Amino acid sequence: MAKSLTGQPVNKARQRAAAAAVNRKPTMSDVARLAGVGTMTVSRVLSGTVRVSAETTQRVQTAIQQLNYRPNVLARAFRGQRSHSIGLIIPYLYDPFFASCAHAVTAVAREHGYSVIITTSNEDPETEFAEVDEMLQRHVDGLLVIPSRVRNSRLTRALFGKTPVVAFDRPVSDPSIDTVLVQNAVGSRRVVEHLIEHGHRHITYLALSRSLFTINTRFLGYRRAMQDAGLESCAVFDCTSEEIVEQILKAKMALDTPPTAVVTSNTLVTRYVLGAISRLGLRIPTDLAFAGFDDFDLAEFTSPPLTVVRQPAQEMGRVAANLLFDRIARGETPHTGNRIVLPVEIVLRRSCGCKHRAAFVIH
Amino acid sequence: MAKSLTGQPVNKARQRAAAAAVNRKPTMSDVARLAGVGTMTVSRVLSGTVRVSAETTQRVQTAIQQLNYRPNVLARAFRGQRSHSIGLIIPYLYDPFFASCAHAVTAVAREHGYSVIITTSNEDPETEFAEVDEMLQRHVDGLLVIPSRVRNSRLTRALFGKTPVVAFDRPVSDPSIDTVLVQNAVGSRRVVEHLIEHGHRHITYLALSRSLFTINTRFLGYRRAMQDAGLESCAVFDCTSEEIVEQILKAKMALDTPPTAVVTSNTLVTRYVLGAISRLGLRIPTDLAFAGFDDFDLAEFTSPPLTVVRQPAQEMGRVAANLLFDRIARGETPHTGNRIVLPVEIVLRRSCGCKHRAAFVIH
DNA sequence: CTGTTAGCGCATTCAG
DNA sequence: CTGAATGCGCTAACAG
Repeated sequence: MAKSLTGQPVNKARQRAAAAAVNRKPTMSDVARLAGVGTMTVSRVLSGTVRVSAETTQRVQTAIQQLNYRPNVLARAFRGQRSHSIGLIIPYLYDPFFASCAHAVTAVAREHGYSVIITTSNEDPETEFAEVDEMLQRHVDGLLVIPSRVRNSRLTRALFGKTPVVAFDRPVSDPSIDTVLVQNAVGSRRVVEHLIEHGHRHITYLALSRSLFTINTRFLGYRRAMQDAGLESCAVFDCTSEEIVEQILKAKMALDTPPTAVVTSNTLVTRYVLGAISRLGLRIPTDLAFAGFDDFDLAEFTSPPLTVVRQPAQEMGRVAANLLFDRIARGETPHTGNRIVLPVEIVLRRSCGCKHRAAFVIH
Repeated sequence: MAKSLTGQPVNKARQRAAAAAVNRKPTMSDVARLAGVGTMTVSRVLSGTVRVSAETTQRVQTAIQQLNYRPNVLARAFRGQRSHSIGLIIPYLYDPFFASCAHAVTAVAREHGYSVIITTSNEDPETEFAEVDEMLQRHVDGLLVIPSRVRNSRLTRALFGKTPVVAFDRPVSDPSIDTVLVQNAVGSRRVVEHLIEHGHRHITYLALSRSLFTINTRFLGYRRAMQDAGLESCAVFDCTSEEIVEQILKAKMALDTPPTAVVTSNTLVTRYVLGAISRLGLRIPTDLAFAGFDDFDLAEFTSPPLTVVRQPAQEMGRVAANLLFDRIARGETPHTGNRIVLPVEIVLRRSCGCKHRAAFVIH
């Protein structure tokens, strides 16, 4: 170690004090020294948890301003306090629906003075687990997650310890975890009922993997509507490409009683279906009526404009984030979590057979 | 402080050691004790920077496995090492283009074992500045940003200190900062040239704020194409709503020499224009040909399918992120930054007047 | 090759 | 109401 001429170890703190104005970011003890108080007093002024005399408070505030002091977030977090960050795990960021949720989350987080660490799971439980672990390592104060598949899910209270967690868009098996969902079944059922009112009897449900909660729940809504009307369900899952959908549709249309309407599970499948329909030379809604789940920016400008179930993406992100911050503030981990279900809207455009010039919304 | 019966301060470390198996996460000294070595040896085994004897290494590894020890990220970051996190600042997350960039960034970050803190600037320089500051406070190892307006920008090397920064999609005024862009002017010029080849003489450019780099650069490309063809430019900025666009278009169409084609600056304006055109009862491409900037998922299924300039969103995010990690690894801050420009493609569909059944791409 | 010491900036003891 | 000491988990610098 460096020694002074007297043989004493050099006082590092003093060295730093000398260099303070030059380079280093001001620390709490810089402030304390300038204000002529102890570091604890500064700490107390900052946190405001304990009373400090008005005069002292003033001196400290001035010193803080003068040095442009900002507490070191990392030191705080390290010390075991709040990290003032939350984690957000979603399947994909390039999906506008998930991205909208994420947007709302970052907005709410900012209101609370929080940063958001975002990562994607790609619908893979292993990746999801690894990312949760990573976030926990980083001591996030809370976790927001759109769980991937329910099967094989490793998302349980035990994993999270006492870190608050809110699942949204899709639930987790652990009932102690708060959940925010939308009316998947209801939305699906309503739009199918609407198709039935248009006189359709053969309605096909085209979907992605049934192992996704939303996809399956929407299917149940579809089936329910069909059953209630005394109609036969016909669902096809794993519509994972335009080619596949084209083949399916081609086969279906060649049947004795071909479908007169199709309903999709989400925007991706909508895209495949539109492509397939166009390639097969079918016209909407005359040859085949159409309704989709999940509205998107240009659904109004497709040919024809699409009837869809609209989900409140940003609203869901906002509600989930607020719920999380509530948990963080209260510091409690409830035995049974909340389960909030947000309403959806049916946006009637023309693909279902409606003649409205403009969109018509059912709440 | 708690005293033992002998009046000695209780050895906290020993207390912890006793409780270790019960509750607490294992620390480096737990590992060290179990392996019968000093903490530094453990540290060295972990970092791998200094040679440690094979045998000792083995013992340490075993202890690590046994305790399921994972180094404390926060302590590391606090200690002044890497935080293994980068910051990403984009205007909006609900915009699919920006979200796609963000997706690619998170993917690259994961490959490097990094977390990403994402936040939105809402195109506001003040928010942007505040968020940069916040990230710097959090000691991110690097920063990726889509700068908001160039005017009033407070993004300079001085602000960032020695933290590497890469700007993408839009440049910053400071030339020492690395930048990744796409061929905005070229893309715009090409697509306008294409319209001119279709015989159009009166082509209007409809755009958002000119103070956005991309919007203005695309305008320059448009103007260049028009000038080269000896045609007169006609651009309208601040097309911020469907109503405004409708009025503008209505007025233009009533002129002696109405436009026969329009070009938009980005997808948002495309949306407004499609709405306005539809409300005015105009048909594309017969009454008015159309070309847009920025491709989107369902551009193929609008009526008619849209001709657009396609930007490599994910590619841009990937390139920018890789560049950043390169800087982080080398630890150097160059005097003059890189400036990478990525190529765009022209996707010819039918709104421009082409008759292709499927999309045709020009590179 | 390995261990010891010290300190990053803060907040929780405890003692005035 | 205020201050001093202490340690969070880790690693740079030094000493063996």
